[in-house]
Amino acid sequence: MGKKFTEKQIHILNIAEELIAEKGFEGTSVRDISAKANINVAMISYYFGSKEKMMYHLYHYRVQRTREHFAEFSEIIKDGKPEMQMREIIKYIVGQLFKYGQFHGFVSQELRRNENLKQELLVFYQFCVKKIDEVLKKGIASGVFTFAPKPEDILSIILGTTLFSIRNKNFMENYVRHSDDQSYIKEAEKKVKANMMLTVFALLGFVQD
Amino acid sequence: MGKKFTEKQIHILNIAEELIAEKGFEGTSVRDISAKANINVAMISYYFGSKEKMMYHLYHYRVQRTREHFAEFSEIIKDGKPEMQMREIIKYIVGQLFKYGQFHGFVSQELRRNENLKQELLVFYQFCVKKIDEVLKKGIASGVFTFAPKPEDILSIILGTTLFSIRNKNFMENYVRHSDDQSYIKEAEKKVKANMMLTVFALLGFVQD
Amino acid sequence: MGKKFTEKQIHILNIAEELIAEKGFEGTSVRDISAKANINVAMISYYFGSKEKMMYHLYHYRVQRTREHFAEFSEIIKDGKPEMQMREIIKYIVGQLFKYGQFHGFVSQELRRNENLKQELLVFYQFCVKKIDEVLKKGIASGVFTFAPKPEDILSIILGTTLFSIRNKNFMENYVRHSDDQSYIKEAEKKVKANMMLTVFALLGFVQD
Amino acid sequence: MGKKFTEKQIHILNIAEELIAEKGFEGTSVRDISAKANINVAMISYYFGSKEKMMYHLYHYRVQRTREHFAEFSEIIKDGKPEMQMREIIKYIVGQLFKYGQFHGFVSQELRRNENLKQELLVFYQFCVKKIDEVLKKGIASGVFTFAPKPEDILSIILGTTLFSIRNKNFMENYVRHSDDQSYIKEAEKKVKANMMLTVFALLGFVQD
DNA sequence: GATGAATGAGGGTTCATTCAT
DNA sequence: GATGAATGAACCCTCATTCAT
Repeated sequence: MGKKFTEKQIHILNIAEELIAEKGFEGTSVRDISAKANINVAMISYYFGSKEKMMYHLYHYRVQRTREHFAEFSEIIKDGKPEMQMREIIKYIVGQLFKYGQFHGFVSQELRRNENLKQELLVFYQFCVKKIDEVLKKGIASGVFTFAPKPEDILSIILGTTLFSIRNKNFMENYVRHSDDQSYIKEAEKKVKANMMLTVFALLGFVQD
Repeated sequence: MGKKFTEKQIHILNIAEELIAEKGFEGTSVRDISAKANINVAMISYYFGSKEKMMYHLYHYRVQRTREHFAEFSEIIKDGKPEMQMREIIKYIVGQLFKYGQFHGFVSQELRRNENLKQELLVFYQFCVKKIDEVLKKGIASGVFTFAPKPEDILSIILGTTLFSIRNKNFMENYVRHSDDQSYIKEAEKKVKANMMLTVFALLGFVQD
Repeated sequence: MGKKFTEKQIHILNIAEELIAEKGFEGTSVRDISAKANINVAMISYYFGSKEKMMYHLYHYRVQRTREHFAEFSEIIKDGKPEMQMREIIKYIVGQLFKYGQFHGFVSQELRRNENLKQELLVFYQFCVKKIDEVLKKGIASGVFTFAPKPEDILSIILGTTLFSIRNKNFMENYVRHSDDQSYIKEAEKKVKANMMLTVFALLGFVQD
Repeated sequence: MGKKFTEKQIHILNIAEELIAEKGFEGTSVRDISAKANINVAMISYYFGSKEKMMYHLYHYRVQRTREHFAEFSEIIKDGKPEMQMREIIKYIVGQLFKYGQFHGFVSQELRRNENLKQELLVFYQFCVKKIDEVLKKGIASGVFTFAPKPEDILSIILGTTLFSIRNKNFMENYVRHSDDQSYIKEAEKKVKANMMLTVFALLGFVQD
């Protein structure tokens, strides 16, 4: 269970996340944040100690929640057939990334600053690898998967491709039918999910019964 | 044909790239750059007009050269067999990304600030898509490829996965046998290339003759 | 008779004095004081109106008590022989300064800020001068003192030398045999008292009967 | 020979000294200094690195020069008769303190912050003690001095009394005939010198030939 | 009577840039 | 053409104080 924040603190974190995603950590001043959040400049220091520490809390908060969430999720699907499990995992990861896209869009930039976050993220990624590996092995054993690629390679593909699509909107939007930002996000997510399904299952040599 | 720079200007750009890759644009001061480049603080403004404009020149310079280079490259491979062409394209793209990894590592962050770069990069990506599409169609026609995934999806996978691997060194290094940074880079590049080969060809339903 | 303070207020004043003696007025924040005194930050403003006013109360409190104390003291010694009276006055003043050394150590710094304190201190000093003068005249009259230096000069010597000794511990400690801070203070006080006895009596041309 | 400063830097140091003497180090903001010195706020950091370092330079500059000056002075008087030497030393020390009174008036307050200065000042004081001791011994040997007080006690008296007089102007001015600040300083210095002459020579048991 | 959340002012410092030389 | 001194704006943070409870 993570640190508890007041509603106001969460409000600030959300605004901060938005702005940092847009302009980077150094490019975002505490004045920007306080102005947009309609609070006093001093509040960031008051609540979090410093701008830097606020950043840490922001990361920690997101990563912690993501980890917990994924743990619950993998519990839920643990009794399904391997192909269903794999399908769910792909949908889940891509979905989460799109949901918190603006966060994951800049998080890797900030890794260099924050050793703690690096570690937390690593632990999370390795948990994902483990889950993928379990499903993989089960599928191989039962014969529905005929190839056995490295689980970390599968995860790299899913994470990398999805993050790339989120970060390079102006490339992706040429291939996605959409009318506005809202619908773009939805359709882009669909496209990436379809791509990942196809790719991963091709890679696994999946054989329909 | 790009802007012509003096040797000193290129020297500054190289130092700047290095520092920005390490600490971000805002995190890198003109004093840092001038100190490391052994030039006067005023030189950046003097040569490029401003720090911001220097950034633009830096991006422009890199992207321009990459585009030219890829154009040459695709000319060279244009008469090969589709599977060979695809193999070369994958090797080429992954290789280039690893070569200029520090640049590509932060370029997406700077896209939000720089409309011009965005456009240039888009043109380049679309050129890649076109090339992939040509090879794809040729392979389908000749029967060596049995599936026809979207070319932009293939590109997304290659670019996304490679960039992810470069950016998340502390994740990747758990799966790569290496003794030092030098050897890590080499082995990581090998691993990503192998992964991409397997993946793309699986996706294409490649059938060995 | 001075202002009446509650126990809590006196507690705060004591803590404040301690901290201010150590780090100066501006160097001591109300947060420092409230933290060390285990009270709420708002209490200083609440009890005293402001930090500045608290300071005033602190000075007032000390000076007032010192004045009252000295008045009592001079009443007690008023019937002795002049040489005994002078000896007692010297011992008393030096003793008091050492006792409240941390206060007197910084009070002159704060004089510039506080007209009231300046006035109160002046009145006190002049009272001392008067007492010294009385003793002086009596001694001259009775022939035990053969010189008649200015009483204010005698006071300047006693106060100045003692305060200098308190403030320049790292100079004085080279000439004082001591094992720790506690013993240093004791020995330093002894040394200053001896010095002042010798000096003042030499100045007075004291003739033993 | 001390650090060399430009004219502008010395100008800043002088203004800073004035303000700090008046309002203390923490009570004086770099904006106060820059406003009064008619320079940009950034110049203090630019020239000295920080406000703190400026303070150090200020102290260092003054103490260094005082030490050098006193060394020269003591060379000059080294061949005189003891009573003349002692007289000159007293006049010199009191004179210097009055000359740089505003500096010496707050320096002891800042000792707690600045270990270096503490050390430099100590060395200077000990040099003074040594010189006084030499004169003392010579006088005793030649019989013009009949008592042998501790040299450090003599120095304490001279420094302490003089500093007290400078710091407690509103006390001293009651005993000094003066029309304005200028004349007050002059007369106060005279009074202190006379007092110290009398006192020290009384203490030494000086016997006119 | 007493508190903790919140405020606005001002703190020192660093920034990219300019200007006289 | 190139420099280093100097600038004003903006940075994050801490301050004493206030206000609703």
